[in-house]
Amino acid sequence: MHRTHTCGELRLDHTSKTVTLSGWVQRSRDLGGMTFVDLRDRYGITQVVFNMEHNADLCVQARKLGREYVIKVSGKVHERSSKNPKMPTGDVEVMAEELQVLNVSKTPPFTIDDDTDGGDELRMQYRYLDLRRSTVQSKLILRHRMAQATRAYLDSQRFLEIETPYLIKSTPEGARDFVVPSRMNPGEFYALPQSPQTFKQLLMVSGFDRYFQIVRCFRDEDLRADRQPEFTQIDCEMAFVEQEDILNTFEGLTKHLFKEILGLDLPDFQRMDYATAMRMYGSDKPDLRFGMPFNDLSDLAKGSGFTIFDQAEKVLGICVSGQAEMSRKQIDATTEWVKRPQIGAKGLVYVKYQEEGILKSSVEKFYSSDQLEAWCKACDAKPGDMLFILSGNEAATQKQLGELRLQTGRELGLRDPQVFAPLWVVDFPLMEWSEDEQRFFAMHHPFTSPKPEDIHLLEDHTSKVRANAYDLVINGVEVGGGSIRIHDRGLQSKIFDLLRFTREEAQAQFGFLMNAFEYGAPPHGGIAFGFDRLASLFGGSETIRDYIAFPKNNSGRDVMIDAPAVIDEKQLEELHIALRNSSKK
RNA sequence: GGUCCGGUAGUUCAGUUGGUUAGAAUGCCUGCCUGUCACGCAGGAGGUCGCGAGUUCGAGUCUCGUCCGGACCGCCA
Repeated sequence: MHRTHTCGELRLDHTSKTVTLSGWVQRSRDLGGMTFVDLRDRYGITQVVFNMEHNADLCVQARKLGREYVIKVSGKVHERSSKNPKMPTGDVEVMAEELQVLNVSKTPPFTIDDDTDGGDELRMQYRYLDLRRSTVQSKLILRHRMAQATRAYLDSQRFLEIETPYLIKSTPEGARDFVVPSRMNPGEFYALPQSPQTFKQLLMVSGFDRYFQIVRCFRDEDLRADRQPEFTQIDCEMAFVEQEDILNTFEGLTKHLFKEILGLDLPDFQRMDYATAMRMYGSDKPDLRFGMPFNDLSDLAKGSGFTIFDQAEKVLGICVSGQAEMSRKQIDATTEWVKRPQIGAKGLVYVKYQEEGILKSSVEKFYSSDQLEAWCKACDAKPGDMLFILSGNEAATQKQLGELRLQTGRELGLRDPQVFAPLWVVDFPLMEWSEDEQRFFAMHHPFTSPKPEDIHLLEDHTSKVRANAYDLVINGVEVGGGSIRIHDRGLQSKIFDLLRFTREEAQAQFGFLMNAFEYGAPPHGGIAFGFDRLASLFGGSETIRDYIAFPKNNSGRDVMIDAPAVIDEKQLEELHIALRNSSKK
């Protein structure tokens, strides 16, 4: 008989039915006269009973079952005499009448359980066993549901899912490319796409009007907990739209996902321009689950003889609510934290606004009580609050204080993964100056449209030009970003000029796109969501690895299949490739 | 390219100031046990302390190098 039920579905209603279950032996408990086997499949766990009185041969067989054996059991569903309220199937059990061992198993190197005893390294090496755990399975199931909900929503909005090629051409802008040698074209290489950017724009030129794709992208850059060399985007593009249309459409998608997957009705998303985000939170992806905005104390703090502040470009403070009683030890620890090389602050100034209105500060030698009180007022501090103040170069201070704000928020439990604070960050700068290369770089990509009202600034105030570019930020995580594209060839040429692309370089790299734009390109724009990040955000995790079935480790390796690996001489020869001396073997 | 943390039994970890035969829990094996569900009880096996050098009478412990894993900065949307 084939499997009739899953291990997650039997209830009291099934009592006295004869059923067949298949699955893995989670655990067995041999009590001598009887043996209990917990049988597991992806749907749950059901207890199977073998009894010496009932069927001695079968019970003897059952005693030999090891963990992770694959078995098929038939028998009648019984109400349990002692129920287990901790499991969904805990009211019933299957009294075994037939047992078939479909496969044996070695003892696994770690316990297949919600709270496994395996470390990350071992789990990744035996990922197929790790993926048997329901906690990991549920993350991939969440991802599946999100993908289905995304397709359903975008289809309902007339978007078409169209595939674009993976073997494309390398471009020097942006991230490093993974490259693939071409056997048939000696000395030439494909590149794997960092995103289908140019192809989706060409689809707009072709008139598809609304495109999407849940698509793998590749970037040969160092990894993080939330960054993998291959990752998945929900990639979208629309024609005949302006920024407002895109924000509304994809705010709609995001709300739909929250509703469908988490059952949450989110209010309309906040919007904030890039300059405000940087000024108030020191980040282009502020976590708005909590406040603690920056306050500019430069004018109040400078000119009183405290050299560090006097010489600083900016003096910025945050008010930490109710933390005036922080101990010396805690303040010292916080100071050490901001002085770590990763943060890079030189020191930390604090002001305690104590309950009685008394002000205590690490710089009280230099400032009067009235001055310190003025700082508190500027920071909107109440008695019982604590000010943390950093100073120095504006950009560096913003970054450092931004990190301190996040860390403080984390320590105070203000970053609850069940709370969601979505935010559109808009009006990004079009270009950034690179000191190293002494030229401008596109902040988003070179096809991003400047804001029409800023176009007159392009020549002389290039860094002041704002772009029609936007990011969707949720809880300090950049989950998506996009822009309105340039569809005018003249403007595109001008941008390439500013990016120091020669006409020849532009033609060689993006000629196909430039040419296409000469045949009636509609106005268009789009967005791409980091699907792995979105899934991990929904799952309440800061790492995306468990939302990917087979992720790479910190060094970009797949430790299970041991990739990347050397290839043999014959393959190299076929590919017309000679290795340099420095490489392995 | 850089900073920090970790590597001891199959696994998760402890291991004091450098000092006798490196421990615990769990898993595994054997036996007993008829209502367990983290079953219980009794017994047993299981170690190149990541690797290499150095300091020392003596190194799991200290130093240097190296490999592996993780977090982060740079890098990257």
